[in-house]
Amino acid sequence: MKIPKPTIKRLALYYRCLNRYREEGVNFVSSKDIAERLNLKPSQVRKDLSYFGEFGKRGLGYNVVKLVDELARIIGVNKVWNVAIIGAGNLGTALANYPGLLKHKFKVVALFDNDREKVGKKIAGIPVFHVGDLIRLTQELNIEICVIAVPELAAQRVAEIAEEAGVKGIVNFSPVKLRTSIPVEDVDITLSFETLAYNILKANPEMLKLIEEQ
Amino acid sequence: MKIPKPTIKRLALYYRCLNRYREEGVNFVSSKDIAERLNLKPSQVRKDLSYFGEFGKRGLGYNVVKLVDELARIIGVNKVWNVAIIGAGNLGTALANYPGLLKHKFKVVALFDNDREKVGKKIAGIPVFHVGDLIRLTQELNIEICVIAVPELAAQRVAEIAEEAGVKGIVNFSPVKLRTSIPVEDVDITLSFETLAYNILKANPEMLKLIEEQ
DNA sequence: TAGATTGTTAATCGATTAACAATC
DNA sequence: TAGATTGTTAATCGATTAACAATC
Repeated sequence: MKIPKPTIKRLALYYRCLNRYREEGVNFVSSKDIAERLNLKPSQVRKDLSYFGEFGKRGLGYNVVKLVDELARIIGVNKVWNVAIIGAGNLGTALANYPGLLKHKFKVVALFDNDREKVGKKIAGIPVFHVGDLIRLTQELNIEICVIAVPELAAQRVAEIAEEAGVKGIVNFSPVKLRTSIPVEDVDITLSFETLAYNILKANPEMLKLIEEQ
Repeated sequence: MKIPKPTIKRLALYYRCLNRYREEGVNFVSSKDIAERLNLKPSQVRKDLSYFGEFGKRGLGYNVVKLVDELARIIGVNKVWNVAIIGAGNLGTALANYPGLLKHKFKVVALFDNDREKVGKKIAGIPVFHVGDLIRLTQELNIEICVIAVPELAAQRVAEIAEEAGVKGIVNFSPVKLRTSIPVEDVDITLSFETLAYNILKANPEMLKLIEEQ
């Protein structure tokens, strides 16, 4: 069956939302409850879940613990993923320090850089290796996901090395459209600022005049 | 006229793509050229642009310099935006150090934190203030955009202060759905990792078995 | 003029939502 | 049983794309 791409993103939102219900000690939730918290329609919640099975009980709703488990299995976060960050600059360092990743089962096991100064040091307790060792260490450390946090110009090259090394997927922070045959998820921070700028101008048409004068 | 949301994201992509053409010294490009670079359909490029005007010449294509200017104006990046980062932790620090922001006309003019240890110091040359001064400094420094880089629990509260201070829009790095009346752009890094995990499992069904054994 | 490419229409495709029978 | 809520169908809505007349 064809699953809409937006459904996948929402699945991860449901997972978080249900986890919170679990923490609150709630046993059953309805699609209406979930929808309210996430600002969606109940029918969308039910439809999204229905792509993967029948998890609810009519008249009752969904068993929170059971649905959390099912969602973890569907998304693939019922296992720990080994992650390597390529590029130990500001962004790479911030990600290595970010506790949210491990909390969500993404374990940063290595950093890579081409700066010999950084190689051999540790960042947030994680060793920094030379990019030249990526292929060897991917096997040794069982690296499954690579984060690309290198400058634009190096991004495609690094992606190719990662793919050759046998990495299963890439989270790409560079503004480049990567050409690979493995799954890539793009995080484009500047794009978000630009979209916001557009939306601000749309919401504040009077600003346009001021800009012309600037 | 109703403009599709995906069109806005693509507008920022066109802007970058056209800038590159300009750097390469290209004078005219066709919708086919742009589409090829961005992996889109030419008719989509033309349709997207047509929401905002008639920028091309039949038989010739688009004048690169002219279209770059038009796109900058439409997106709103023909002016410098003053940005404040709230939360001077790892993420806030990484963003303050990120040169891509200024390059795209987003100027970080202040950091805010509630840790008195950090207040008064500078990060990447940018002063750190106490969150309590946000309202006052928003006026003084003409802060237009706030970046929310604080822990989940503080996010909604900070958003409300920012809105009260008169900020025009928010880039939200917390995993919380903010309730505001000003535009918000969400950047959810963990969500990207989870989406990638799902796509990796879909591309590698044999991994599912291994996980069950884990 | 002939070839190329636009801007726009209409068709298609994909995602969301309302409605409701099934059933707890 | 009566009330609640699911899972699913069909209708609606929104976005993409092919096609083509207009025109450089």
